Amino acid sequence: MAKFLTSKEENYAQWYNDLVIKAGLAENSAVRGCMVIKPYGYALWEKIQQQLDTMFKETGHCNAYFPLLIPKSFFSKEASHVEGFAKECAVVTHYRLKNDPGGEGVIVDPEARLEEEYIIRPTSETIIWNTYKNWIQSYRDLPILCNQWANVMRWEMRTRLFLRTSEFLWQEGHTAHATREEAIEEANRMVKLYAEFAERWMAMPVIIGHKSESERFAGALDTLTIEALMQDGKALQAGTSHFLGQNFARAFDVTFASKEGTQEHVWSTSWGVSTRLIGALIMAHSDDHGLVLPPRLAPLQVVIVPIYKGSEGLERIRSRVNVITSELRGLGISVQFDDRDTQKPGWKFADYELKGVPVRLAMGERDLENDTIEVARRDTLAKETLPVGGIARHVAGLLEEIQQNIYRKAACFRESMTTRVDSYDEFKRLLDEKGGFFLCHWDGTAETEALIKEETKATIRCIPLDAPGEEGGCMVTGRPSRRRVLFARAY
RNA sequence: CGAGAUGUAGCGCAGUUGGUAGCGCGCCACGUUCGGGACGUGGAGGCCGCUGGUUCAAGUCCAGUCAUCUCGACCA
Repeated sequence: MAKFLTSKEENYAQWYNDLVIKAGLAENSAVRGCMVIKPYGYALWEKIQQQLDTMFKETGHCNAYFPLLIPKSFFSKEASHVEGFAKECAVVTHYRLKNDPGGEGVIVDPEARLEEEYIIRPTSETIIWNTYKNWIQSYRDLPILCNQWANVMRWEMRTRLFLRTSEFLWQEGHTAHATREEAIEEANRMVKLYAEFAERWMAMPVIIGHKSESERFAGALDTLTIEALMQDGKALQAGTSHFLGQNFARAFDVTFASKEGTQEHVWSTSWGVSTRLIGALIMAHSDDHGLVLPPRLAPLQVVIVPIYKGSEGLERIRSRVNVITSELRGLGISVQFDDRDTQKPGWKFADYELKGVPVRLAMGERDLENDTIEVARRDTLAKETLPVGGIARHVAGLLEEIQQNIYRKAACFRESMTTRVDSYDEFKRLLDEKGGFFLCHWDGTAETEALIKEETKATIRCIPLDAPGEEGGCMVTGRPSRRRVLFARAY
């Protein structure tokens, strides 16, 4: 028996890492903290991109592209922004290499030093606002609703495949509005769009809420987040949407003439999700057999494995399978007939489970005789043998059922791992013994928040949007609190 | 960036006191197999992370360096 994954209990992080690599999603690269996204992992990213892009366009957004390199001086224009990023940026200082005169290989030409260094974008607010300045003169130019699909780089101290890599792929939306209300509405609209994507497409329940002041994005007046719970009981921030107020407009002097003829600074938002979503998907659903992908995002939804002896045997199966594949494709389902004779059926079964393909069909001699086919679902690993007639429609229904089922499973898990706690001692105890989300009263001060983080490593994940009003006392200080906030240890 | 660990074949690992580079899986060929990661026989595959030092001799000892993992610190 081959060893695929180490046990979850032993080391969840190692299990996750092995799974990412063995399922063919990504691997470590030679570049510090960076990863190579392999074809299967990239196909998954493309599915995510496709759906998000559709949703962005449905809400009136369009795509644009801005430069990778940002002049250093742009970062000094927004004080709190540089505070948040200065420490972790890669900097371009030279523009030329030359042959090493004293030896072999190449060296950086010391004479080719740039007068002003460029920063490899850690995020694009600064260069985009420098550009928007030229696009905006009048209220008639607003709103601007742009999104960029790009890579960014942050020199993170500690990295993990998909969850926190030095370079990662993401989308960043940057919008400009005439009024405060409109910008706030946009920030809310986008965080809700992310939540809808997470729940309906990734089958991953999330909690929408505001970040506390200390967890806010550098330069934002308000940060909205979607928080998901992973199977090891740790939280993962899966997407954010920021209301930036007029901060960047002031920093880059972006004003417009209002209807009334006055000059006003524009109001802005930014929002983004990254390849971290792939990490979220893996940690939310996978089991010890490998990935479990939600059918709506699976690069391959159905695989058909033939079980045969000899090439005539394969051809008999192929002619039967061809009908099924075209029926499935007619229903918009992606399907592949794995007729490789280089791998055995058992090997293929295990491999497609590792890759998380939602439905597997198997057909052999026995099925040809009985006019049946074996249907196996990845989420429950259940198998049944069904008549070939009407199989395409059955599979279509099954894919939908799997989508619902893995959402339900994740939602039940989160439900069971969400605890309301009123005593700090119990909070500390359950954090170690159980983990997960905790709904607690908090006095709203940064000091208490910092103390809790210091003592327990747990942070306020968010102040949930839909938190019902509830009078109570802060679990640490006993001071009054009007609602419970969400705590957890996080990635 | 601090503490600890690791780096040897594609993957997982062993390598004793410094003395010819090993094992399992995978890979290739042939045969038997094929309804849950088959078996037999034969074969290929190594800058022992990299650089320098000690030594007659270094995978092994020493120094540096790079990368990975764990725990911190850091982190929209």
